[in-house]
Amino acid sequence: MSKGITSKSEDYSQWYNEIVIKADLAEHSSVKGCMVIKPYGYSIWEKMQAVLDHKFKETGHSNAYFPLFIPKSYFSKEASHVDGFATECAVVTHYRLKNDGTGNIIVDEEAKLEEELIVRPTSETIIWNTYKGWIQSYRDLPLLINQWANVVRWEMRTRLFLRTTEFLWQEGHTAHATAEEAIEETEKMLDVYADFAENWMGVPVVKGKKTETERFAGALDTYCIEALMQDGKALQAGTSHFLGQNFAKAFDVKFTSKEGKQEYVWASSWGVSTRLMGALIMAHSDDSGLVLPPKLAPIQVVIVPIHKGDEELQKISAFVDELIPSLKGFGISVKYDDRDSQRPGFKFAEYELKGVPIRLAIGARDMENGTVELARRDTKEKLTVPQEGLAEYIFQMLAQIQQNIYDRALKFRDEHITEANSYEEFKDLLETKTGFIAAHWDGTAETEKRIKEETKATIRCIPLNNKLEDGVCILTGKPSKQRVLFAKAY
RNA sequence: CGGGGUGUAGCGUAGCCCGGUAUCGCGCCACAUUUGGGAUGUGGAGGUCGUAGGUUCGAAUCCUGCCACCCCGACCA
Repeated sequence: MSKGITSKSEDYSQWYNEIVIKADLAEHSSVKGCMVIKPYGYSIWEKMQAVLDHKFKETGHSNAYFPLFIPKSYFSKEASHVDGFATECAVVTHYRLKNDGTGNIIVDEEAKLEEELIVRPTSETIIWNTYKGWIQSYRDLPLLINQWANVVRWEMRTRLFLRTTEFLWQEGHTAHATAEEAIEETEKMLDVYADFAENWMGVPVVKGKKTETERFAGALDTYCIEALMQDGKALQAGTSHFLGQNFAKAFDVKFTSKEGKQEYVWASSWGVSTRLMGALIMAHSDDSGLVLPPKLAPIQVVIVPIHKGDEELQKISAFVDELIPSLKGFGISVKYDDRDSQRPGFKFAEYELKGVPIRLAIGARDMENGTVELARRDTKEKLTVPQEGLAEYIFQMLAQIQQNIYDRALKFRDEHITEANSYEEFKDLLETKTGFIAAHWDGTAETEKRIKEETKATIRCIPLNNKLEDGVCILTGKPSKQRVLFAKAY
């Protein structure tokens, strides 16, 4: 491993890539566009999953699992849905290989599938096809299902965690008797995502609705949480869709209401993916590497002994052996790195790169003084702290770090929401300041498209609970009732 | 998928223009000395030069196809 990483001010995307690789989160696989999530990176994803899964269950959802393959015909039943995904689908056409006689393995043309199978880019179709058999009466509703799965979208260009051909996610698919209930569900899950992003990942988000152009293929409304990265670009961190009766109609899912009438079911779907890993990395990290919020850090505290000779090490280890259980008593995950093969300075740099929130260094000097050296990853401060009451001190410090990371990101985000009142100002802000730009828009897809073509900025969302104010569209000068958030996005 | 760039040991590289089987650093292994911010010394291992062809007595080097990655576009969670 070479020393140091490219600074983010020098080359942001290289900085990002180097953190992913050098912090041992993931690497490129030999399959185009697909990555290997390495154990350290996967353990962060597992923590995310655990928290989200708990939240889903708390809000009444159950997990299930649906097939990876979707018959092509299902896929095309909802017209706008197929339009949205048709250009990025992996298609299975055969089910067998054979030896061509010269030692090469080739596709057996005789084993052609009668109907091609699509590798799911999302599961609305197979799930609604299944729901048809599950829902007959209003008593079967609401149906609140989540699935943890991999999906495939054949993207032109990929980036580690942010956009890979195959990615991991969860997708919730719910069925309701009324539109109101389905909308309530859609909004509730958006709140779950926002709560997770802010209180666990330490990433402030704007909750909003997508414009028609940016809406999910097949949805009546797409809600989203938008986060801001340190380079001033926005990242869509999660989406929650109100699907109306589109899929129920496409798959003929009806129920008998209390009044005995046949009605189509109302639907929502919502998802977050391993892209959250990208958001986590880009929101907090610095030129020394990853900075992890304590609540999602696989290792919250690392202890590095500093010693001359075995005798000193034994004394330190004896202290650490007592410290570890008391830390664990506070629910703190801790690693004691007493490897003799690396010197302390190396370990310091390594754990900084990996984003471990707190590092303790304990040497002979500390053992004499009854102290430890505590280093915070978020501020890089070093403090000398008494050994007495250390576990509780660390417990509180972790909470402080969690808060500080969030506050810092929030300050950055808030400083990067700027109002623009003319197209000139808008373009200037995009070039110089970046971030979210709050501007009036005439509500038309044409204007949105032209702004995108001319500036590369898109409407990230129309914030929920947006302040209403009279204004004029920055491009067309037509009247507008509220500002929307524009940004260049990932 | 279009334009540009890159591909040599686990990583980063020199050599390529002017063909003669490969340089250096980090890392790795052994031993010793070390250990409060990425240790030092000595010895050692590790390469079908991305891949498949072609030209040539001979290819990392010249030519062609393919693959992968990076940057910029279009597409997108």
